[in-house]
Amino acid sequence: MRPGFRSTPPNEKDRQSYNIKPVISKVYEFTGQCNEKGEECAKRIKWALRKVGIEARHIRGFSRIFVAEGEIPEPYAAGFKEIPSQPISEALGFDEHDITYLFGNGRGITPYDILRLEPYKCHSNVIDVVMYYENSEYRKKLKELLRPYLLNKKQLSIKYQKLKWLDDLRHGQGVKVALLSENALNRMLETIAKIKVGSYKSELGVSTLQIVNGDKLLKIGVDGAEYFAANLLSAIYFKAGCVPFYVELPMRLNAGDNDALRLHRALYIGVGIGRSESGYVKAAAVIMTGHGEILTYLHHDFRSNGKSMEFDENELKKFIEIIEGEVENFARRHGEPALLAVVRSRQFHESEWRSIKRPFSRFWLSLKSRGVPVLLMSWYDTKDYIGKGNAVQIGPKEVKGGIHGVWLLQLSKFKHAVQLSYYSTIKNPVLPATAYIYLRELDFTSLTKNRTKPAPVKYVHKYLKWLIRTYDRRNA
DNA sequence: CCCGGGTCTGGAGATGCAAT
DNA sequence: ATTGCATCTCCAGACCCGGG
Repeated sequence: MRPGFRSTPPNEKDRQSYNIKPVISKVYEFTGQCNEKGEECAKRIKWALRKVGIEARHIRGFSRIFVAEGEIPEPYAAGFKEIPSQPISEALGFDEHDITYLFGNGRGITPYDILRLEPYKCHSNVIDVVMYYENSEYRKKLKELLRPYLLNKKQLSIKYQKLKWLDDLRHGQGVKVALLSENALNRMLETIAKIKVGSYKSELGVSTLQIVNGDKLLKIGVDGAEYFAANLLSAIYFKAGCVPFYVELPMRLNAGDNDALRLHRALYIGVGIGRSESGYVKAAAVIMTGHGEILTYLHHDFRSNGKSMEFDENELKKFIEIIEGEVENFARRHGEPALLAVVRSRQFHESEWRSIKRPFSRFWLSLKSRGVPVLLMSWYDTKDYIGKGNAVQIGPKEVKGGIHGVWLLQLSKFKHAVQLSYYSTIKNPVLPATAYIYLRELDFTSLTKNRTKPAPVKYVHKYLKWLIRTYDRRNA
């Protein structure tokens, strides 16, 4: 079977060239009897379905819920009840297109409006940017690309400087942009990575170094110029400590005692882990405010015992204590956050999931006693097509201290649905899905609409990648 | 019951293209 | 490393199943 697909014809490519509609995946609840329980039951049903030619997967934690490719035909349908998909606007009470972006001098309908508007908020009036170029071709091209958009960017003070030594990138104030050749990036990646990681140590909580692949830059055509410029400008503002734009949820969510109001005043912790050749496992976390400002990056080494990713309980406890300390610190200075959301990707494997969940749960409990609501959320890119702009809600079910549920969510630009799994002490199942949509928007380094990674996790993954590259060339 | 081969799965890396 | 995703290839493990 071709990788990436659960069934053969028509595959995605054929569908596109012949304009065939993709098979709609549907969600079903098994209503019949099952002798086994939990996962075992799910496995058995999946098997039975496969025997009659129906490919289905079950939702972890909900062993009676199945996502089938296409419809379950009679007579098998009798044992199942369909969980219908609905338009996101109905399921969540707002539409993704109703989100607007506040800039310093006006409101935009897309983050790309950073090209014509000023950033929402900056710490200083002048933003010093030095563009270090390895060869003058890069300088010429970059100037050409940015020229049309710099006229109204009064805060930006841009200087160009020939890069003599890599060490030039270690010093100085403001944001540094390094235009480097593919060759230099390959040959000196370890050194560059060390400089890059060092640049994270500023009080701003972000890297102040933006690396640009000069050879790729030269290949950008007229069509790509705008996109490149917008992404780069937004990243430069972000790295200068600005908030490029304020993500505004639709009015009706921002009114009254709607839980969505909490999203702007929440504290977000993105967690991720990275592996290296030398046997280390690094866990990292980034703490982000509800406006998208980064407070801290932190990381911790774990020893892994060979193949498996089992964590040492004590090490893990220490890591979580560090995070806890940072949250306390924030609370002392700014008051308790309106919500604490821990977001992770599915990079975690089953065993990690189990060992990480336990210590974290102690952390949640302590927050609970202080009255800070907690949301734990992970997402996962599926291959299910439930229709663009649609959502399916699975659960939630009551668990100790809150609710646990799953969403399948396919935003208008997504090729496939994303699966959100959450635990929340706020018993409002709409909040996690809203939080996910909100967190996607807070990524100031990627303005494209089809991204699925929420901001804090994206930052963590990039940080980890650089960190690992500082001592492990082979992970380049 | 164990063992081996076939099959499936997921991850990583390379490449190409499209993005409001 | 502007980004991200789709696609493809390769590869290592996991899983399945039948034969001894």
